[in-house]
Amino acid sequence: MVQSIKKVARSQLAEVGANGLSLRAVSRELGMVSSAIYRYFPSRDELLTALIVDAYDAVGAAAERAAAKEVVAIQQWRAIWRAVRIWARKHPHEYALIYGSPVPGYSAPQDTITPAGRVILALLRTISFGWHGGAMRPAGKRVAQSDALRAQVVAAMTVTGVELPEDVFVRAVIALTQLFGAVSFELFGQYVGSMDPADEFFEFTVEQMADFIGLS
Amino acid sequence: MVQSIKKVARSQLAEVGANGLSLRAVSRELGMVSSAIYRYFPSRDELLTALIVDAYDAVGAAAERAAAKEVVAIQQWRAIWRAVRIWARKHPHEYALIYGSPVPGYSAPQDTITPAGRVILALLRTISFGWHGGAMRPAGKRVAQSDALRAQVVAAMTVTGVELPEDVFVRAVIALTQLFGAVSFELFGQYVGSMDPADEFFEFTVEQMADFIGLS
DNA sequence: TGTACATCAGTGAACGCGCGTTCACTGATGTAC
DNA sequence: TGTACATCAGTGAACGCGCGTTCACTGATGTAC
Repeated sequence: MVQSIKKVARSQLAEVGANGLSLRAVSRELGMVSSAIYRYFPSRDELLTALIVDAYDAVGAAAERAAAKEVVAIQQWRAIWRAVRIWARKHPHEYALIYGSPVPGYSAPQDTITPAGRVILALLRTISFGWHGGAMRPAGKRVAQSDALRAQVVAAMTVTGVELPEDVFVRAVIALTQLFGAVSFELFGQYVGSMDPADEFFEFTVEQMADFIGLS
Repeated sequence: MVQSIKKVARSQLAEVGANGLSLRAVSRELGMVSSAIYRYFPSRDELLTALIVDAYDAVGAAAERAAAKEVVAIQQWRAIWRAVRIWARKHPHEYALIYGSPVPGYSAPQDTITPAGRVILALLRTISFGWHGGAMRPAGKRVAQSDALRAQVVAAMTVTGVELPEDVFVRAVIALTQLFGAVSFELFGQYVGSMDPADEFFEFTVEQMADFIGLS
């Protein structure tokens, strides 16, 4: 039943967006009376949270599965980039829910943090695997990092358990930003009139960003 | 009066987001009766469109002004990146309106296309200026571009009136994606717990991406 | 200078709508003795 | 095997709310003669 509610809610999401998600509409779709939902979700926000956690888990799992199929770092890299894009194109509204503008009046609870990290961790692990496996060469311009940035990097490496040279780690975060930036631009219509459809552009980006972090 | 309405609407935006923007609330704030708004905007969507156009124009103008103050390509580059980020941080909800998830049920009319291009054009012009002024060296991995991608690039160059080698142009689009990806991630809270505050990370990105496209 | 008229910003009531959430309830199913 | 009771999924009415948009209107201001 919880599953059915979430399923209907997801299809609602596709039609009216996160803000338009309504418990009444969901229950109507299920042929129930609106108050019946409250037996399963204590409030609209709880339902939203469940959908967010599911979405993070889904894209995270997709990335992990894609990487697990490959044994070479550069292939894992490509697999993850593609898996994220494919998942996002298949579930654009769930993608928007987690990587789009925040839902006003809703603030994500702690439960979303771990699932949110899965896809990030997948890419970081692949880069770490590439680095320690000798698949990476020094790349990028040497730019002095401020103490503040280095502290953030060290803290982030501790949290994720990933060990990389500091500048490589920062470039990895830049790459992650590029991945989601490109997918968001594609899905949110910013490439319309230029790089749309974005398939070729995306593939080109995957290669260029691999080169950017020194992976080959 | 149109200005007052837009001003109040912008502050509404900050409180409840684009979906929550309500003509009744705006008119209430102005001490008018709700129907009075209709003398100035024929519908809620028209008001939204006006806000979107204004936002694109504002960030575009900020980028243009920033670039105009500099005479060297790399300085123009830095100025544009910083100007976009500063504008976005000062107007997070207007930024979300134009670069966040699309408002469901609203489709942007043609009038938004030209203003949307301003900031893009500013960065492309700076890169073009750098290229033709000899400030750029070959950079990035040579990756074969498919015919489809090359056709898109040629079309985009025609539309924008910018002339660059094809691979440089594609890297410019990647850089633009990075710029908005980084700002979105910062504003939408994706860096919380790692690169937040993002000042140092952003500055590092500006330099790395300049190197990425070969600008120095 | 004074009158008649047009313009137009804003009013107020009403339309039909959907929302989240609460609350006392029904009635079927399962469990214990 | 039969009865008494507890559990629990779902009901239906109601709360108070806000929304976009329409419509006939008032009353002040400006304009023309």
